[in-house]
Amino acid sequence: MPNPSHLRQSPQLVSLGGAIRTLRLAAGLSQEELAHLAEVDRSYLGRVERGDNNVAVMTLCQIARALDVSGAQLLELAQL
Amino acid sequence: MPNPSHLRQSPQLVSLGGAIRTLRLAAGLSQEELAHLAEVDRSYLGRVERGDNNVAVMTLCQIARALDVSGAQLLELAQL
DNA sequence: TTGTGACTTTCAGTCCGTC
DNA sequence: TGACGGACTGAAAGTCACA
Repeated sequence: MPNPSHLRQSPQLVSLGGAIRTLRLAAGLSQEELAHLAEVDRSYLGRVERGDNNVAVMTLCQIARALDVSGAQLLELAQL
Repeated sequence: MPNPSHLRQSPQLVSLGGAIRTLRLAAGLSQEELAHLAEVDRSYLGRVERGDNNVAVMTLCQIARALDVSGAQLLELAQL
């Protein structure tokens, strides 16, 4: 695995998390509200926003949908 | 989890796999060659192309880079 | 409202094969 | 060359309590 994840917070994951946070705040949602919409745990969503977790595509798309954007748009915002 | 993944081959993963395959063939690469470029296992890449595996974002981006596209472009091609 | 630690379960991802 | 499988390890996914 190229991303040993002992090395957490890779710049890319931090960037992705930032994009999610930006969209969430723009939508005026709390982590808890977005977590509910995306059907994930609040604390898990928090970790994703901080770049502490390497999200799977399906989960990424759930979060994207909850933010009313496509997965592609989300990655684009994160410049990935 | 909305995608129990015991129920493998969700339409989205199949679509993503198809997009990867399309780009790979367009580049004239074998699964093994792309797997080597993306630094993932050949059998794993095969499963991803068939939609049998829920890829993580970091891995997705590695594969995208190996195909000379961005992660966002890859998701866009898969309409995710 | 969010960050974090501790924990468990499920699966991503590797390595070995065969057809 | 690719489909597909078994067995394995580390990490993604999910839960809860507490600061």
